[in-house]
Amino acid sequence: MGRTPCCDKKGLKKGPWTAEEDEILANYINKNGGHGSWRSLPKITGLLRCGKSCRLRWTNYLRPDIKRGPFTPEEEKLVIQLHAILGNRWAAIASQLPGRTDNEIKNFWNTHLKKRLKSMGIDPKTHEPVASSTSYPNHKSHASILTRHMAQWESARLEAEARLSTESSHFNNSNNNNNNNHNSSEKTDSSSDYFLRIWNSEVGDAFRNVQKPDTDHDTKMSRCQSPISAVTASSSVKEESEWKTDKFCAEDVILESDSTSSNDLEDSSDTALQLLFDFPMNNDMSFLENYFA
DNA sequence: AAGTTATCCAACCGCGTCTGA
DNA sequence: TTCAGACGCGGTTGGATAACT
Repeated sequence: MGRTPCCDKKGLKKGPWTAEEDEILANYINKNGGHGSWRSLPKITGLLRCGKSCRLRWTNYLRPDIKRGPFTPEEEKLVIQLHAILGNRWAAIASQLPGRTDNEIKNFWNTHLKKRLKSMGIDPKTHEPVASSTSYPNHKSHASILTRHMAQWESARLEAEARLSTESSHFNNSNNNNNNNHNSSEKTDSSSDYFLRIWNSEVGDAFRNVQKPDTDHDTKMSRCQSPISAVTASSSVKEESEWKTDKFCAEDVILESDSTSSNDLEDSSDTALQLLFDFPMNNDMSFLENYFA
């Protein structure tokens, strides 16, 4: 007994959507304040599409909050940085770029960014320099940088948690006295905890969870893990040898394609790695604020 | 102008995960 | 706990268009 098909394919339309179909779908969702059951939606609306097709059309095209137009340099940079951390988890990446769909990011990656990284001598799968994928003479210094960076993340997390805790108790205390405090507390909360939101998202997971090396991605992720809890517990940075990796596994790239020099891989990888590690730490995560608005 | 190749991206497909009975 | 239905995700395809010869 095989899996039941997602929809009865007989009599169902495939291919590009017409303006009329778009209108029917959008009107239905807007009127009902949501899509409800995707499977029953086509029957209710009379659309000759399967629910899956409707869902895709809505999420990738009709949704009102979709941002159109070319990716900004900031978005490009974020996509590359997140891809280095998350791999091909397009939905997770898309969740950090409001208005961009997973499909759009995936397409953008496959048609633009992948090529650009390749032309820079960087393997788009591993984010490592192609020429030095098996041995990396300077890996010790990279691991060191990575260690430092992980410690920075952890430190920032702890501070954010502490700050949130303080604010929370402060809010609870004052809330009884003054209910009008609500707005200001909300504001404080939203401005201070975006780091925690990153940390508690899949980005944070990717940094801290030890995963089984089942797949390329998992392998990469497990290589990326730092023993952050241990770092915190012992208040000291672990030796590089204790890391699961002997290679760095996340780096940024210089996005201006005309500024690249693919004949200097060592240099570019150093620069690339440094750029990622230059992710504004020091608790200044405001550069990400826009992405969590 | 016509034919060919490259590029882009919307849409499809199959599988994994989630959820509720 | 099991199972089936529904949903969501990531890989892939194919049509439209642009660029090139």
